[in-house]
Amino acid sequence: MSEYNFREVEQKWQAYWKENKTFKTKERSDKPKYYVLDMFPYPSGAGLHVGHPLGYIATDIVARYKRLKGFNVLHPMGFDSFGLPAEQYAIKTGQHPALTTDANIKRFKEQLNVLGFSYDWDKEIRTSDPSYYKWTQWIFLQLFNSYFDEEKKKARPISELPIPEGFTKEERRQYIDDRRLAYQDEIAVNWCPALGTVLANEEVIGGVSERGGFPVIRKPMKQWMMRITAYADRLLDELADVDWPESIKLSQKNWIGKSLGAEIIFKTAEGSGEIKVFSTRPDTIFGATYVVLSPEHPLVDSITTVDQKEAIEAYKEEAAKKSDLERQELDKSKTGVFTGGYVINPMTGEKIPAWISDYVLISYGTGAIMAVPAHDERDFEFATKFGLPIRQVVSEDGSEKPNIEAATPGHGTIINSGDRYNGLHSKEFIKIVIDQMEADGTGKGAINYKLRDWVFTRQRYWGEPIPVIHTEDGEVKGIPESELPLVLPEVDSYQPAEDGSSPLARNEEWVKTTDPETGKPAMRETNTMPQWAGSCWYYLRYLQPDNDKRLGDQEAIKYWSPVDLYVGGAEHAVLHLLYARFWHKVLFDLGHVSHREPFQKLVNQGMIQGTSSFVYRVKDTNTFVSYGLKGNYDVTPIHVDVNLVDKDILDIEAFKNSSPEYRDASFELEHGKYVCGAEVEKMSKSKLNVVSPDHIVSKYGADTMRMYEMFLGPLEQNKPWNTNGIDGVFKFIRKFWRLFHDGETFSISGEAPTAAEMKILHKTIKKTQDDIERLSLNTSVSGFMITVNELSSLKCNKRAILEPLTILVSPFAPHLSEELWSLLGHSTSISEASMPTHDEQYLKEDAFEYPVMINGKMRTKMTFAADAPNGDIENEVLAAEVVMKWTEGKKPKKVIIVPKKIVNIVV
RNA sequence: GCGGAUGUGGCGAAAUUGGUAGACGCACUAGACUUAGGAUCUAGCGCCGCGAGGCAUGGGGGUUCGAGUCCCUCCAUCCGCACCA
Repeated sequence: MSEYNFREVEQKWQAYWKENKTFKTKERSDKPKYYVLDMFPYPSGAGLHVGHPLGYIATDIVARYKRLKGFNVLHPMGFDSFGLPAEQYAIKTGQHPALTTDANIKRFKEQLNVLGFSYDWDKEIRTSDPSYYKWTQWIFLQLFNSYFDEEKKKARPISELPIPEGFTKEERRQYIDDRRLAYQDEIAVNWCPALGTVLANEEVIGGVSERGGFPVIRKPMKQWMMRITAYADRLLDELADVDWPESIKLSQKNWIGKSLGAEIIFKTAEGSGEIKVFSTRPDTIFGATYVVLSPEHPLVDSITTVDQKEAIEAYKEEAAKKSDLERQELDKSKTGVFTGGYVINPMTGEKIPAWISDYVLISYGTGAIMAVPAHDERDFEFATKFGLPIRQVVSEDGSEKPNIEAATPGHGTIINSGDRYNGLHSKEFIKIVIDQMEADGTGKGAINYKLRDWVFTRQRYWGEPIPVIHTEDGEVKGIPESELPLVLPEVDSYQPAEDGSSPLARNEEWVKTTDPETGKPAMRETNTMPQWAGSCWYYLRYLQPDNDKRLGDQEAIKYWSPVDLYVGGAEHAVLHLLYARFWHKVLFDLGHVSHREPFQKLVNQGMIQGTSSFVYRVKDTNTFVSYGLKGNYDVTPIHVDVNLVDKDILDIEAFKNSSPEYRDASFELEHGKYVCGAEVEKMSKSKLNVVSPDHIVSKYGADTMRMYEMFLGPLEQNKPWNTNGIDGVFKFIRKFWRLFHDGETFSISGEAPTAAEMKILHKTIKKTQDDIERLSLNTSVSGFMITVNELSSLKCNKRAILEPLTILVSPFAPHLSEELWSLLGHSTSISEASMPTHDEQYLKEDAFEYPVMINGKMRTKMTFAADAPNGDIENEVLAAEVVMKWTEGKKPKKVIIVPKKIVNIVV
């Protein structure tokens, strides 16, 4: 071949790898292990776009590199195959989600294989496969059958839970159920009517659903919950043990939202009840001039007086109707209603009014606050609006403001807080006031978290059935392990019922069962698990996907854990990555895994954005005007498929044929062409800007695609997709091929390399290794280009240079490298070769330039020969000679080359 | 509002510890070889200037012999979180 034929070569080697199971992971090995993992994809109907492979290419390079470095590498791939889109498609078409999911996976795998990834497909997993979700259900039962030991700070089997004496059977059961890590609770959940399901807090973003952006309302429902709050401290503290991006750690810290403060009791004025509030500033309690309850607070009804009842009821109703989005609108002013009731400030003994307002959230703290308008902006706004008293109790500069115009939340000297406390510093007073309240029984130090327990049920079909039964007398039991997996039943429709019950309830025969312990009739749970369940632990299943006895052997888990490198998107910061850590810690406590954290090093690959193209339709017409002319009309920009656009010029005929709507459209052109507008946006089907890798691969080959995606920029960075530079990478591939060829024939010389050639090689070895180790894969590709340019200009075709170079390039361009490797006369895959090591002696520069200091004063820079002193006082003569010019004939007494490349010469 | 990230030629970007800023690639210009080339090779390519030289890493200031890199401050863009008591 005179030219590199990537089509032929890539097919050949992909077939070879498949046939020989080249990348099969060895279960047992004396080699050190390396576990490199991608966040597995949800197999959507749209197939892969060019953004998907970015992280996959990076991990594949690392996996191939680590193999060459002598590691036993686990590099698996699988599919997060339960999920909403397949179900919504099923609702629309009546087709079973399993069918569409299978078809999508098939397409994904084809697309992945074309890129030449070195996966061990024998370890593939699918979360919707019963042999997989058997163990998801098994983990659920572990959580169900465990409680959190507050003293030991760890999960323990529920059978070891100490139970107080003297309980009735019913009380005893209640006591146990209240402590399970997976438990049921009637709570106000995030209900999304459009999706027909509840959502976890983490799935609600700014009051709308993460998927689809539909409004979410609060609705009380009985739900399965996961007691993730028990692990709040460990999830927070143990972040210190992992090598993760600071931004992700911070997101998790903020989400957990630990704050230190006090819980303070305000007794109602008539003495019948008490309202607990949480405050991070108990030192301002003397400034608490009223309290505010959330409209949903359970004490609202009892504290409300008869004449305020009507107003309170109206406000409560209004609040209940609002969606979270409406409640969170910030620019609106505060609203609220006086309950008519009063409470007693425990420190001042004053009678202060109790209000309700929706700016107090039932879901945070105790659902009630003490308002200190002088030192809290929200309270200040509320107090000003409703004419409530404002009392300054902390002074930052020691003086008291006569007219308070704004809240000052800072620390300073305590004032207006009684003779006993005035003059103290507010920070010091926090401790004192907590001690005082503890002594009085009116409050205590408290820690509060933003983190809520995880709402674990979804009213959906396409998810894991929850393996519990409800008995006739209201008891909830896990099903016996021997009955797992509890297989998802067939149903006549995938539509959730309007009352919020799951589609599983439609199969009444399946729902009816018997309690295996008593033989009495029982009902199955009809809700399913959220999509996160399967992805919470999949990294463990790759170790032994076929093990039907256990989740995985202890030995295998111990050998492979933790995941050494985990690459995926940052969008999972508080979803998958938090849930997975939580489950992992529970499994750790129960002795099923050997490490506290699942993922040692995490890297977030950036998003590859799409460049959307727009056409401009004149309002109420079917006329489209070119980009430069749109200013003259009132136009609506419309997304146009980027595949109909080449360098901003629209293919008008193709556009007309793309939809009947456009068939008769007319166009106003510039210079005979229709110019489209462009904008960088997230790549998505709806924006018509999706570029599939298939097209690139067929034009340039997989190796070029792989290297080009890396060459595009730093892995972590977001970047828009373009193919502007792809020719440069394609040229590299062909140039590299030509180094091995003399015209048509493969031609390699056995001649010994020159020093210059050796230098080029060893520089490349060092650079490649350093770059891959720190995941700077873009500079690594650049390094190869430099090397090939240099060797081309030397016309170097020597085996001693090209053979190690082929190994270096192989993680990036595996197909090309395999072909060259076999042409070089090797009969096994290049992946079984060893990474060459560099030799320092070839890396020395011929000359180097150091700044020179004379008598401690910086003068200039000087060039030294490569063998010039690089340590202490040796080789004075050489350095002295150089220095003579600068010291005007004076002879230097001492030449010192200090670290940091500064030469100091004392004359 | 709070927090984080980023800011370098016409473009994507390098610069690993404070030490020749712009490697490498794209685009562009000129040339060579070609019947031809979307192939290949050679040279040029930050800005100002004929030149010597001067100016340049978002703006301003500082530390240092020396700053893209460290510190302060302002600006812009992107991404999180957002009435969290």
